[in-house]
Amino acid sequence: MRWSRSFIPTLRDNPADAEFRSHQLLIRGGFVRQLAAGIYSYLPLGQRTVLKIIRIIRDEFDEAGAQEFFLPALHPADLWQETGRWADMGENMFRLKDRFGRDMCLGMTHEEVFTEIARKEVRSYKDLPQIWYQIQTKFRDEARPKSGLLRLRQFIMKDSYSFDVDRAGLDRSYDIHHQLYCRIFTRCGLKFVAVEASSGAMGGSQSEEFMVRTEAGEDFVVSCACGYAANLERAVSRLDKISDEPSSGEPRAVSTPGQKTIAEVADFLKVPPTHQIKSLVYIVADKPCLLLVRGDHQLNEAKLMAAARTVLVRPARPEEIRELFGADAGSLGPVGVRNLPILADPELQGRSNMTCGANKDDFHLQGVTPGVHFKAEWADLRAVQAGESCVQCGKPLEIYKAAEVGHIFKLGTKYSQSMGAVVLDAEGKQVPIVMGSYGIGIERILSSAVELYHDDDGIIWPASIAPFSVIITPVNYKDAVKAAADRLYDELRTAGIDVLLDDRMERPGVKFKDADLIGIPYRVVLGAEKLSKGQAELFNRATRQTELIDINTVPSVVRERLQAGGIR
RNA sequence: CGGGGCGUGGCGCAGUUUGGUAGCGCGUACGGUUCGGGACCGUAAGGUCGGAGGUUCGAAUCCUCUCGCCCCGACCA
Repeated sequence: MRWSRSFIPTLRDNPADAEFRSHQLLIRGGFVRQLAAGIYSYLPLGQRTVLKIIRIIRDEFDEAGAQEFFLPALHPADLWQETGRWADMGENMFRLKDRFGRDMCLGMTHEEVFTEIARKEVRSYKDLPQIWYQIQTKFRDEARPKSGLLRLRQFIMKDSYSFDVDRAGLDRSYDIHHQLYCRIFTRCGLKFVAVEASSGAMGGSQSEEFMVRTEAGEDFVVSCACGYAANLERAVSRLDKISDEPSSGEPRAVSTPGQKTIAEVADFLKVPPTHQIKSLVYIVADKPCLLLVRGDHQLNEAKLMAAARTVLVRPARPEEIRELFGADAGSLGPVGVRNLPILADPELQGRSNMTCGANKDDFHLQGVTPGVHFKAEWADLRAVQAGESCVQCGKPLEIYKAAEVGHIFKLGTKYSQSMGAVVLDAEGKQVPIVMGSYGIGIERILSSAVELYHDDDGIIWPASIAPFSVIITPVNYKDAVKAAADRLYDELRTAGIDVLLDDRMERPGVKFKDADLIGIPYRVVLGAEKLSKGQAELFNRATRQTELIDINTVPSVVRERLQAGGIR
């Protein structure tokens, strides 16, 4: 492309409402423009980058024998009603009615539609396994779109689905995807880690997320030098045993006027938070439930969802708590509770002589021993905290922010069962298809690459997803320099290299600044003086190193560099 | 949904407290001088001040309502 004829609207100033570097640079560099909250237009430069990413994904999926589909974005409600997700998706689903008043929605994901095809067309185990994928626009009415292109309401997703006759087949399809994802993210130049994840409302047994470490992300990864890595929603750790004074007899009530928080009670009764029981009331699938964690621990709602096998959880409202316990939050405890289930974190198991609320305002109980003074069902509920010991090696755990660029799930038969997608197996028995579901967020690759690779001057694209591989910058686009630039431009294009020729009548400084901003990996600078000696400058955007090379060798050197970086 | 911030030429901002009919920088167009890291001089175009209603002789400015965007939280297959 010739810059003079391209639409690359770069900006000198950062847009006022962009906070993260990726967001600022993608707008300043003329890659994207915002249309509405969480909805962006991809300008030519952005689109080129998106297409590069998509090409890598297609390349890998096709190579692995997966087949590309293109499914509707507009779905009839009844399909989603079959799996119950019409209700489960709640506010996050864009819903509309057609002219006849029929309920429709915009697809957030495509398990239902793909399963619909499978149940109609796939009859026999001989038709399996299948891996079907598509690259398509998804819609989610996020409560709060944010972080530029990291959390969108309309976004492009590669979603794929595996169909197998049994669990072993699913395991294989899942492993194929795991490998594919590693190859794809590596080819996109990302530094990433695969972590254990919680499957949330998707259902299913096992899932892993592919995470890129960045402050712009919204997930937390718990990781250890030994290789252990998990989403905070799923992570576990090892804690030191706490020795308790043996408790004698029944719990005793003590007056704690106005002492509500763990910290206040710790101060007032001289009982450290580790020796207190934190009592929380949640409404789980419309039923109240008492949740217990150690005083210094935090409840993780994703773990609660996993334990309760429902996504329908919320904290109880103050009036609900009052009605259930006859006391307010801050004076609650498990002792004597009969009217609702109690779920307790295992860190309370085996403890004794603890302190908790008395279910009477301004009173607490001391000398409480879990398992003796109350019975509970045990379930991991607490969030791991940085510095706790790794379960694998005992070293301290680190917690950092990350963006989820991909997620793979073993779904099992949740969808095939509810939708009646069955095949005959080798024994002639009807069995539900065993499914997997796998997603990659295209814009998330785009923005996390920028988060990962930029400097004060702009973006530093990994060559594999850069909108152009090379930019030719003639210092002055005239006379011999112009002729040389034009010739080089033709040569590079002929060599099949994506090249941008900055043929604008701009001062050199402007061209350099713009080239830095849009992040083209290699820049060939042509100036009259060097050219008269038959030389060109090859500038590496990432290292900022310039080398003088014979102008005639530019195409071969550039091609060599790109190939060394894994391009083409 | 709760809390906070912001909407003024294409972009970044001032002006709002104390009402008097809109300004700066960048960008854009034209002319000229420049030309290896966002040049300089001159000229010019471009804004119903997010929208509606109200108060007032007069509203970017005060009041009411409303729409939008950003941030924190809630939420997030």
